[in-house]
Amino acid sequence: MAGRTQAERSDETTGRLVRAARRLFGARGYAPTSIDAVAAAAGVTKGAAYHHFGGKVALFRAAFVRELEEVSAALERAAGAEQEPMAALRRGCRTFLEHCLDPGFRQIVLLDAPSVLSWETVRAIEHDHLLRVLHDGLRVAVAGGQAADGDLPVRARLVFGALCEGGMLLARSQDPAADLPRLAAEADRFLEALRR
Amino acid sequence: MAGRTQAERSDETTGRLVRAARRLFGARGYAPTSIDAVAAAAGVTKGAAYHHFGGKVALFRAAFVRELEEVSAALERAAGAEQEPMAALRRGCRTFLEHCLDPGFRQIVLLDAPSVLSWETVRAIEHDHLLRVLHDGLRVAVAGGQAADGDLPVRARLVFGALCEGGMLLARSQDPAADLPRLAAEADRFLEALRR
DNA sequence: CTAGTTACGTACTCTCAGTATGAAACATGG
DNA sequence: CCATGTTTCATACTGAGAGTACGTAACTAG
Repeated sequence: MAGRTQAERSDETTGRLVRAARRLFGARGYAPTSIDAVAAAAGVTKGAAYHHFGGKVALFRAAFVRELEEVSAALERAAGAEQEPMAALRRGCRTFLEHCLDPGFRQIVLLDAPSVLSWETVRAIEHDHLLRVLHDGLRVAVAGGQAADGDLPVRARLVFGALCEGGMLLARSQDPAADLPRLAAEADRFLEALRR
Repeated sequence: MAGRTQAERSDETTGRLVRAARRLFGARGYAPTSIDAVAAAAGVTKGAAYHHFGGKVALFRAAFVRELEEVSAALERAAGAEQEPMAALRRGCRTFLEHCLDPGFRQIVLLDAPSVLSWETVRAIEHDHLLRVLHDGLRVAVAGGQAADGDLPVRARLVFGALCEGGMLLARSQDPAADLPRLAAEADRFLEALRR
């Protein structure tokens, strides 16, 4: 393990810590997961965690950001596969609902984040990732004349709120594969409301 | 303080505890509020709290239920003042958004509850109060032929999710009185989507 | 009036977040 | 290559707070 640069050491350790944080915070939730447990799962001690992160909240925040980066990438990929703006929106919504089947994502992003981080913080981070994708999709639809004009940031936020609840419902279903289309149908109904 | 029955003593103490819990949990949030602080604010000690409630979570749950009872009553009152089913729905949504201006409600119900209690628990309690009102409103609208048929429990949940996000947005606004109509307009647009 | 139950208060334990403090591993000027 | 920072961690400690054990006072039942 000798001969590595400081940046390499840091990246290695922070990477391991964030990965472990996502696993443990995602599996057991924020409160019952000790920072020692995360450090141990990462193969280091608490000292390393407190050196690289300000505290437990900062470590959680890093895991949260990582979750959002992943889902945003998946959304952009899915929406990019459609040409029609409204079809892209529907596809993106469906992809988000599917992503909610991941228990870690639900626990970190949908359940714990608003409580652990302030709502302002969550909103800001979500805006930079998830909401930006949704907002862009809406803007394209409006520009193309396929959706009615209005307060797009607010509209994106409302759609997002509905999708989060839908994701939790889907995850709770005993047969998600069967319920996804039904849920997507109700969600599409709301998207249809935006047609001019 | 002598000569009271046991039931009176219990009711007095639990009432004071739940009121104090709503105040402190609502103002500072769940995690940074110690159970000793709640007990002190209620004029008792930790022993009383642990005697009447299973623990900190159970005390929070009682405060959460109380919040939901209040908002549900407000919703039923508001919706009951309208004859038209769709108008009652719009009125109820607007009332809910206004209720979100209460910081304690936001902190307890919208931010902390999903993290502190399990989602199953939150959903069950919300179903017995808030969601029941919304669901009934939707059912009346469908029965009257004013709204399209569909999966009403799911639809109610989606609307509820959108309203929660809207409530947080409204609270964050520096001029809620001015933003409420704009927000309600976007919310109404989604309700319009349900028209057959 | 006495035995039993309920409603607390007090004093403890134990976990865990956060804080030194020091020792390695690197970096940098000579 | 050496000496002196600087960064990266590990280890030992502190404090706060959730939960528990136990004792005592207030009610209840016979």
